[in-house]
Parts: sequence; structure tokens; C-alpha cells
Amino acid sequence: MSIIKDVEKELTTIIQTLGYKIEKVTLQPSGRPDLGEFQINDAFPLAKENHCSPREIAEKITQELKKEKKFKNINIAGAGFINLSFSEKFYLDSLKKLSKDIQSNIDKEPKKKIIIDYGGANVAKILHVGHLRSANIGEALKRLAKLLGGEVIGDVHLGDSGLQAGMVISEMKERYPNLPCFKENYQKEDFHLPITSEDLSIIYPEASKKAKENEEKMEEARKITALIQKKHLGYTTLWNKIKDLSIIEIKKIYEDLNTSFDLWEGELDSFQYIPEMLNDLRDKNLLQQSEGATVMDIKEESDKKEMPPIILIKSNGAYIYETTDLATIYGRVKRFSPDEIWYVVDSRQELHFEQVFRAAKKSEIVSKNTKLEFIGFGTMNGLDGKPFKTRDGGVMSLSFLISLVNKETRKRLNPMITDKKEQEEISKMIAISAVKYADFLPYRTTDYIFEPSKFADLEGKTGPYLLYSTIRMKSLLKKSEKMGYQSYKISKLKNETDKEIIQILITLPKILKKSYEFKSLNDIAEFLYKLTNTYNKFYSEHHILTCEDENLKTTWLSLTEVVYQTNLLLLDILGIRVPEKM
RNA sequence: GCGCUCGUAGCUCAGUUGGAUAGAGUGUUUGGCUACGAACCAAAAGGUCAGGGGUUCGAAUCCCUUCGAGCGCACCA
Repeated sequence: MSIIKDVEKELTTIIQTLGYKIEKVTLQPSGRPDLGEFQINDAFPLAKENHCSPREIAEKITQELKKEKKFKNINIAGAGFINLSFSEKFYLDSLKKLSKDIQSNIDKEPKKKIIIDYGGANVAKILHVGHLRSANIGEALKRLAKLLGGEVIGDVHLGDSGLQAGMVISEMKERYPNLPCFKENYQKEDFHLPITSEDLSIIYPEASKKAKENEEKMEEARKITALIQKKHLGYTTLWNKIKDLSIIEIKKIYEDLNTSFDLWEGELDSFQYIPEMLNDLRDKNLLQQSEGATVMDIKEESDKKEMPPIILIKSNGAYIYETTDLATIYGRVKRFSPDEIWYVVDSRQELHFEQVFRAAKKSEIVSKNTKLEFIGFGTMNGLDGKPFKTRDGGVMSLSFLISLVNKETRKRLNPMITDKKEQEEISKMIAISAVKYADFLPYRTTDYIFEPSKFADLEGKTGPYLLYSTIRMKSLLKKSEKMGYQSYKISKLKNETDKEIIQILITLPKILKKSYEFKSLNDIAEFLYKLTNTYNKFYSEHHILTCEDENLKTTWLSLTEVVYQTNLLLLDILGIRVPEKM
């Protein structure tokens, strides 16, 4: 159990012994540090229930608290705020516990099997800045859920059954009409895909442009897409080859972003479940015809808003992303029987997922106990408030964004690093830390105003700041090892800053819990800054290695070690890699 | 028309499950490297929390309303 939860439990018992009904006392950092390090506000709700003044209750509570040695400076302020601080011994004991194992200070959540659907890469298209948040948030939530004891499966859920398939194949047909797969009597003979990833990055925009300008081309693309969905042998073979090629490129970027998936499945993989699923829905009498399409009504009596039916078969006989999303759930339940499925997707898709979730529940494709959660994030807009476009009106690829920031980080590398390859690797790592951290700072649902220059900002509350500080801690610890220190005895503190660092460390379990509940990483990002910033203050106040008081020195080194380990743990949750030097 | 998200310092954002004197970064001004890495540390200035009303011991937070912004509303994904 975490240190703070332990204390809260103790406080709860004390207040219950006084005869009050209370489930859990909450200890939080005080809003008035001049009056105490932590505060308890539970006298207010208790006063309401017991029809007396909060102050009266606070008096009774503080009288009991004063019997406890670990508390000091207990006082009541205002109408009934209880402020208290902890003894030095409490802080030293806490530091001892943390230095043994920081994991011991983490409270696990109830164990669940969770599938996280994030990434959303599209086959044959580049990953652009719009894909950044899904990858970052999804990956971080996956790591957080694992840390808190969950069994987690990440699925990239590739966009591979959309119109881009038809467009790209149509373009391929024009460029390479003699490929065996285009023959009438194609019989699965193997052939070499005549294009590289670079070609592919040109082919899609080209094909898309042609289809938009030419209705015939568009119609052909639609036809081919429908044929691929029906497993047309030649087109499917070619599309799978293109998919493999595309995945190689997609994986490279995700690897740069330290994002990985347990499943590389896509919309097409859900097609195997569609007939079975539709039969199931038919048997349950849930399907209807409407304007030529096959739909399912998902209105509920309590609805105050319009709720269109969900389309499962289009009037032309083809399937739509509602169908594949529902079939994907069908398959996931069958194969994994998860407790929860999380969708880390742009907020604009909320209505779509509400429809799919309703259909899944109504048809009992998922049980009532299975939680389907839409984890929407804010849209990335340009300065004009509209979806971000580059100066020439195109989308900005993720790799281009990273290279922009990379130019800045490279300029500032330590001149001691001379190896070109090493320079490149480190500079890229720092650039990505800047991009990722800036992406985590706003609350998840906040609309994102995207300015490349914001990411290139490398001072203050940034990824590079965290990396720089963490590397400096490591460098200090290495030096101390060279001086012969193996383990650090913890025995005394010097000033308020020392104590403040431990205070912050103690609140970590609360931050993790809140992040997990709200599915937002901004609290962890803020916590990292606060901890690191306070440590840096400590660093500038004390000269650790030359301190003559051995007891202080080893305690300070231990504190450094714990902050260092905590930073590594949290940066890892955020998927930010820490280089050896920078 | 219906629905969703929002409006907080010059700028970019926290704070929204009701708590005390609304915070941070950046920018501006100023101080700190002969000591462990200055991508660092310290300090100052900067606010009618869009406007109005309500709920209560207490509201940036909850409710109502006005104004303003963005997004979504069946065969694209």
C-alpha cells in the first residue's frame, strides 16, 4: 500500500472512532502552505450530516491527531480547514521505503483485461500530425494500465478497407497494367511488387487527386474497394502486398514514437465475422431496410436528441466502418472476452462510436458488464481554428514535424558528443521528447492548436528540460559511485526543499489514480515537471558531492536516486526515452 | 434545427468529482556559473476566470440565460 493511502486509512479510523460515519478521509497538499503541508476538508461534509459547525468537528479531530507523533503543527483555519504537517522522522521513513522500491508506493487497480484501440494508421497513407495524439495517449494509457495491474492488449486497428484501397489499386493498374494480378484468370501466382515505399507515398496523393477530379476514376475506386471487401483474388493479393510495404513505413514512425502494438489487425480482419454477426442480428430481428440500406435502430426512449440508425449494409451492398467496427467488437469478444475496450480516437468521432456501442449492447454482442469506453481527444487545429494544413494546403507528415524539431535540438547538443551517428540518434530522441511532452500537457479533450514552433520550444516546461535534468541526476549518481558509494544511508534532512521533494513523491499514487480515472496524462506531465523543478532547486541549493557531513550527503544522494528512478518510471509511462547523454 | 466541446495573465495552457489568497510555462524586467552538466536556479510585474442571474457556510467549477468560437448530425473513414 502507498504511504499516503496508509495515512488516510489511519485518519479514517481515527475519525470513525470519534463516532462519525465516513468512508474515506482525503489528505491533500494544502492550498495554504504557510499553514501546513497537507490539509483535510472532511469536517465540512461531516458538519452537514451531523447538523453542527465544521469547526466543532475539526476541533475534535485535531485533538485526536495531536496524540499521533507523526503529525505536527496541527491547526484549524477558516471555517474548519484542518492543516497539518509531518515530522522529520515520517519523511525519513518515507524516503527509506521509496529508496527500497518505488513500486511499493503504487496502489494497484482492480485487475481487468482491457483492449485499447488506438493509432488508427491508414494503409498506403502517411502518418500525419493528426495521428500524433492517438499514438501518444493510447500508448501511455496502455503503459499506465499495465503498471496499475491491468492485462492490456493494444490494437492499431489499421484503416485498410477504405476507399484509398480502390484509389491506389486503380493507380497501380494505370502504372503497371501488366502485373499478373490484373489478369482475368489470375490464379494466385506470386509476383514482385514493383514499387518502393517512396513510390507509395506519391501514389496515394496522386490517385486521390485523380479520383476527386474525375468521377469515372472515383467510381472505379469504389468498385475496386467493394471487390477487395469481397476478397477478389487479384486485387486482394496486390493490396496485401501494398499493405505489407506500408506497414514497414508505419512501424518505423511508431518505433520512433516508442509506440508498439500487440495486434496489427485492421478493418479487413473483421470481415470474417460479418456474416455470422449479421445472421445473429437477423435472428434477433434487429435489422431493417431503410432507403435501400440495411440498418439497425438504436433509439432509446430516454433520448432527447436525434439518434440516426446505424447502417450496416449500404444500398450498394458494401459494408461501412460502422459494420467493421461492430464486427471488430464481435471478434474481440469471441477471442479475448475483455472486461473493457477503450477507443482512443479524435473527439469528432464520438457520435459514431456511441452508435456502435449502442448497437453492440442492444444486440448483446457484448454483455452488460463489458465496458466500451470512448476516449476522445481534442482536435488538432491550425492557428485559424480549422484543421491543420501546411502552407501549401497539404497535411504535415509526422516525420516532417519530427525533423523540424530535430534541427533545433541538434544545434544544442553537447559538443563532447562527436560521433555523427550518436549525434543523430540523441538529437532525434530529444526532438521526440519535445513533441510528445508538449502533446501530453493539455488536458485530453482540449482542442489542440497546432504550431510547429510550440514543439520547437526547448526551454522551460518541456521534454528536453526533463531529459536534461534526469541525465544530470544520473551523471551525479555515477560520480558518487566512482567515489565509492554503493548504497546510501538515510539519516537526516537539511531544509524545506529536501522535505518538499519527499512531499511531492508521496502524492504520486494520487496522480496515477487520477490519470487512470480521467484517462488523461496531463497530471503525470505536470507532476514530472513539479518534481524535477523542485529537485533542480535542491540541486542548486546544495553542493552534494563535496558536502562534508556524510549523513547529509548520503541522504541527498538517496533522494537523488529516488527522484531519478521516479522520473524514469514516469517518462516510460509517457513513452519518452532517456538518452545516456545529451 | 438538434447535439457535443469550449471561452481563465500579452501568448500557449493547467485548475472543472464545489474548498482558503485562481496557478504554470513563455514573453518582458532583474540577479546568479573559479564547485556535482546554466537546455539550470531565484525574483518582480502581469487577472472583472466572456457578460448577467441563481443554488450555499463557500462557485473558475453546479443550474438558468445572453454573447462568442470550434466540431458532429445515415450509405467517406
